[in-house]
Amino acid sequence: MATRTAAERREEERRRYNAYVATCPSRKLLDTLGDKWVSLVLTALAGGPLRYSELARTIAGVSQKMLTQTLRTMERDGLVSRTVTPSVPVRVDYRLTPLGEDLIPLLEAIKRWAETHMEDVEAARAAYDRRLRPEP
Amino acid sequence: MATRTAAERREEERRRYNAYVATCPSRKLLDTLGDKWVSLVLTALAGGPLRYSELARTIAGVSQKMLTQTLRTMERDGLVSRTVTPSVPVRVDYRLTPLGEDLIPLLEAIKRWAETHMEDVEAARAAYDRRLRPEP
DNA sequence: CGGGATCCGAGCCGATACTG
DNA sequence: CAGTATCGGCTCGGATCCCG
Repeated sequence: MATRTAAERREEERRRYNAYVATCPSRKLLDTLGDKWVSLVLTALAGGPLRYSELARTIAGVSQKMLTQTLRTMERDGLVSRTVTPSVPVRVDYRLTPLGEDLIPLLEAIKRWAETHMEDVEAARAAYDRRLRPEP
Repeated sequence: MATRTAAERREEERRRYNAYVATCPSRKLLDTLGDKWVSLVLTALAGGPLRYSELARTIAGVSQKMLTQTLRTMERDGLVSRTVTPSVPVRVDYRLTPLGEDLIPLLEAIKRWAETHMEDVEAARAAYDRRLRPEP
């Protein structure tokens, strides 16, 4: 075991590449956007600020844990701002920052592509599956 | 326990909402794009067709399992086409379909946003973290 | 009302070994 | 060369309980 094995070198290589990819801006953006709830929160807040409970009702499928977690990350990323009003029951409002608003057009570009092309994808899937199971 | 509990109703609600969201074209697109390897394969193939091993070398960080799995899904979605040449060692080429090529401009729009704004995100993160740990 | 803390099951992913 | 099959670690996310 004088030098490293092939497996060790490959793993090292992979780690370096992954570290490199992690610095790629596009990948970072896709990581946040790919998160299931981020885009939903973004569109929900596009119409104006909302309270925590309003968000929870708008995005009915989310658990409080994931909603809170998503909002924290988005706040950390500078996409939303959080305002606490210390009334008798606490009131917390979330709104898009300018940076977050900047993301909306991009999200709409994605939406446009999806609406024009996703049925082609569906058709391709159906055709692919049919080829695998010709007739049950 | 005559009627359903509140928990049961909430879960039902959540399931319905999730099913609804699952039909949203944008979310489907974001699901595929958000996949770590899809965008990398897309950009790798944007320059022209590549063999399996060439892809594996280009995207050095991917395991064969994930590469194969990604390529299968993308083939199923009609984004790439797979051509087998039955030579002595088998040769398999992957290339973008027209649908897959259509995705490239969108990917570049994402890249542009990322390159112009992601450092703002980084700065926001740094500021956020600094606020939590003022000075060690 | 708006969370934090904890537990736990399901699925993802890498490593490894085998095949046509 | 281009995969398939299998196993095991590890993270994600939901459920639950508790707090200011």
